[in-house]
Amino acid sequence: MKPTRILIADACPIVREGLRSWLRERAPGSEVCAVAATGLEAVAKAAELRPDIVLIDDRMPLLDGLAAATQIKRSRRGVEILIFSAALTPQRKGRIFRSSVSGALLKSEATEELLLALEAVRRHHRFRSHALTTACAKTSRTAERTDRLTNREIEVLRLIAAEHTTKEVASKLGVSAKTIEGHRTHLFQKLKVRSAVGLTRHAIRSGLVEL
Amino acid sequence: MKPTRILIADACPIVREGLRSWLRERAPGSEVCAVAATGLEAVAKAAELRPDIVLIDDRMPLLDGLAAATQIKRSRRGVEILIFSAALTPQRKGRIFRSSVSGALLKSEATEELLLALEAVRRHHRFRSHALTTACAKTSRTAERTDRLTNREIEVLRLIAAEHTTKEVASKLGVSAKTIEGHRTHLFQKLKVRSAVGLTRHAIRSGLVEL
DNA sequence: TAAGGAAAGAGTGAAAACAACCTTTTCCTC
DNA sequence: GAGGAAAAGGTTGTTTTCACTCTTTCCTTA
Repeated sequence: MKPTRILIADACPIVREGLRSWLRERAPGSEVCAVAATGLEAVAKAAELRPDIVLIDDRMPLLDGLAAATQIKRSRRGVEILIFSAALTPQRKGRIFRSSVSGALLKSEATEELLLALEAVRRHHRFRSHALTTACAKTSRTAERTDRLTNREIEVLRLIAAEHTTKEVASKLGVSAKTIEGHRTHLFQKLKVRSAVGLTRHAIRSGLVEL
Repeated sequence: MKPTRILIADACPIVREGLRSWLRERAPGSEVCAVAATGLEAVAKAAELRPDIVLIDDRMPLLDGLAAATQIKRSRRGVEILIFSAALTPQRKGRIFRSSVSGALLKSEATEELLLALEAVRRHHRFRSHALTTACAKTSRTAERTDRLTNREIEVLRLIAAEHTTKEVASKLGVSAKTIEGHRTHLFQKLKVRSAVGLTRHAIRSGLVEL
């Protein structure tokens, strides 16, 4: 049987070379035909070498993984693309899930999952790792809860999570501190948390504030 | 000659196993005696297995790389620690540079640099990669605070950031609430924040708590 | 158009969080 | 064995948080 030819795209040489050695050990039927350090490089090498599978990190310089994957797919439909990433925002997850890439998983998952994903996409299946789907469900629940909030509550939540005191929030929004306290109490109930710490965690999780 | 025993600590199984395979190929004099997925696990395994070198990612759950390294060094001075990370803030770089860890480099550097760094620390040299020093040079002028947190402070910080009240933290740790208040005040000063919200943001950012 | 309900704003009081001091003990380093 | 850092605890007083209640406005919808 002809070996499965894989193109590895990751910004870190340590990951690229580590993965190459690891695949040689654990996936004897495969062969790493090339590696790429940027999204542009991945697109170029995919066009040139026509690998069976492109294993690509979403976080890359010049062109991110999903954009590179889309370009690669466009130039040749047969290629299977497996995106793996260290961390993904809910928005990012959604875009990848709705895209035409063959597989998606997290770097934090066990290496067995990677082997499984590679085998799945090699056979032209569609693979979305369990960790990623549950992480998505969790964040969409968060989003669900967040969009039950009023605009005013979201404003207040963002300011509280940005480490502003009640007084500061009140003066920023031009109302009395007591009003902000009312909003805050309401937020506690809606989001089922007990303190500003819980609000902060929720705001960060739902992407309302930057870390 | 006895092989150099290495402990690998990284949050991603793909990096851990890739590195293990890669070292087997490229560093025949070495032997990966264990891997760890969290900072706490790294501390425990380092104490148990007494490796020659600990290769540790700075970004890790439960305890970040530098904090874990410090604990490991404290329990046994002979061990050599090599920190590698995908990205570092200037503050973080400064803290690592001023710490007692043996070596530091970026994941984005060539794998030859990693081999070189491993060989350097194996011979008890101090290694700071060129990429890291040049990136650090422009910012290290401004003497940022070297305030390292104590183990107890880290425990308290984690519990506060997990939405526990002062009373709860006190009873969990078996001390009086007043003591926790003292730790908390101290944390405010060291981390330059004003409230539990700031502590939470800091704890999440440094991977001390899960979101 | 009248009733109902959600949202915003605001007051009171108890319970915390917080600041700014201080003391004691232990453990580690020099 | 002196000195220093970490941990634990205490005192006093101020500020903030938070639950509870209340009014007004605005937007449905029957």
